[in-house]
Amino acid sequence: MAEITTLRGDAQFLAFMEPVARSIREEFSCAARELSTWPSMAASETVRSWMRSPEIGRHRTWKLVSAAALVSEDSREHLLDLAGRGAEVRIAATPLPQETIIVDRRIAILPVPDALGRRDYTVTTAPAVIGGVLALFEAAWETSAGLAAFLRPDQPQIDVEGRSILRALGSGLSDEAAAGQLGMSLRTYRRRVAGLLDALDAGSRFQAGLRAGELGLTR
Amino acid sequence: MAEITTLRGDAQFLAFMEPVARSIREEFSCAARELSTWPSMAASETVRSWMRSPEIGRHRTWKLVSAAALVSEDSREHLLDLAGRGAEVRIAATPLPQETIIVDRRIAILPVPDALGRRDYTVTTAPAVIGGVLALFEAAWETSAGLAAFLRPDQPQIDVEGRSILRALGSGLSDEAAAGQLGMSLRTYRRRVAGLLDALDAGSRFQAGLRAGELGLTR
DNA sequence: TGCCAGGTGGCAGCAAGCTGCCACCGTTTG
DNA sequence: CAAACGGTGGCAGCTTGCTGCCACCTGGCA
Repeated sequence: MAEITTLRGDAQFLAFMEPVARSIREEFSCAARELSTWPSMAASETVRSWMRSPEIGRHRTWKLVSAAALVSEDSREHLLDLAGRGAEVRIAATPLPQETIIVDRRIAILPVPDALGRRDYTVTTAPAVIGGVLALFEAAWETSAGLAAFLRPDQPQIDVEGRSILRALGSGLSDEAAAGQLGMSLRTYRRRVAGLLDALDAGSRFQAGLRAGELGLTR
Repeated sequence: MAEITTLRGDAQFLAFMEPVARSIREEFSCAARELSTWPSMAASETVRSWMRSPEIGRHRTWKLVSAAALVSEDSREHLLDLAGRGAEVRIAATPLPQETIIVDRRIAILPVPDALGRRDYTVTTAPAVIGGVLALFEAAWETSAGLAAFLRPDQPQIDVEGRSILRALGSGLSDEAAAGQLGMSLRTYRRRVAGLLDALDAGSRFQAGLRAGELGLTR
């Protein structure tokens, strides 16, 4: 195979990927914004079925997704299912605008950002590209939180609004200024803060700041 | 240019890079284990001279290096020099085994991992590859610390007593309880806290908690 | 001895944060 | 339709935190 080729549309991708998915020997690394950005449900189902195959246990699977992927119940279940069957799942602190798939440190598959309507995929086997992508993948991986830390029931469940409030707190604004900036009343803002302190099991705002920082909730 | 090409050895790389370095318009992103892993001093000097050129101010420069790069005095100076002239420098938490250079989101240059003795370079302009590498670069970037946080000499301005106060704050005690426990009056305790907020450049106790956590001052 | 500098603690007044109470509003439920 | 419910915002009263002011103590110095 040439060092770099382009697959046009999902059909070609699925046709290409099918034997590749079955030939994974060592490791499968995947970074994605959400779990399924597949345009068609059929493609989505096909990919998920590979993921569900028992063979997944034979190799190591590294799945790095943005926190956005945890919003949908469906996605959470799928991730937990993957994790339950041995895959390593971590949640990146940043949005990860583009997907990245690396198989056995041999093949990298990268969807072309948009193309609006149909998606193309760039496939490369150039060792330098694989190495560079992997180095950055690992750097992002190392600084990401485990799935468990996000979903453990005794772990603070903090939604998007909670995070924006934590960010407001972290910016050093007064309550009044923060409430105004977030478009809510002072009373509601403080209700939220009280709820967050409670969720973080913090007895003071200082302690809450400490905890929030540890949990990476202010980014 | 083809979407992917390989440059053999440093000479080819330098010849290729020279016009590219001068044509940077918007942004120059670079991830590296150390500052100069150039095999020859000559190559190292050439690259540094580009970096030193006044033109660097015309575009944004993002430099992400491992902590290992801070070991040598020489490297520290070079990084500080870069930062002083407008480049953004951050320190990654992980080793970043392979270098990555991206110019204007158009061209990615990736050294081939080893080849022992002479280095080859893979150059690609495939948008998907650039996008994927950039997405991961940005994820690693966002979770990395600024150069200042690593090198600022005025950081350990906080003495042993300051730390014990930060620990008291972090334990969630009220001011009154903390002051009692530390054997000082409420007034003095609050004076100390105010001083710490000032030293941490924090506008609120929450923000101070965040900062103190980042700097590991509460352990 | 007197003076000064620097740190401490009390006090007071103000600002900021916390929370119970209640009224209001849109949605859901019977 | 009415009742119940959950979320919001205003208000009030309280607690906590913040800081200027001043008195006090200690150590250094002339």
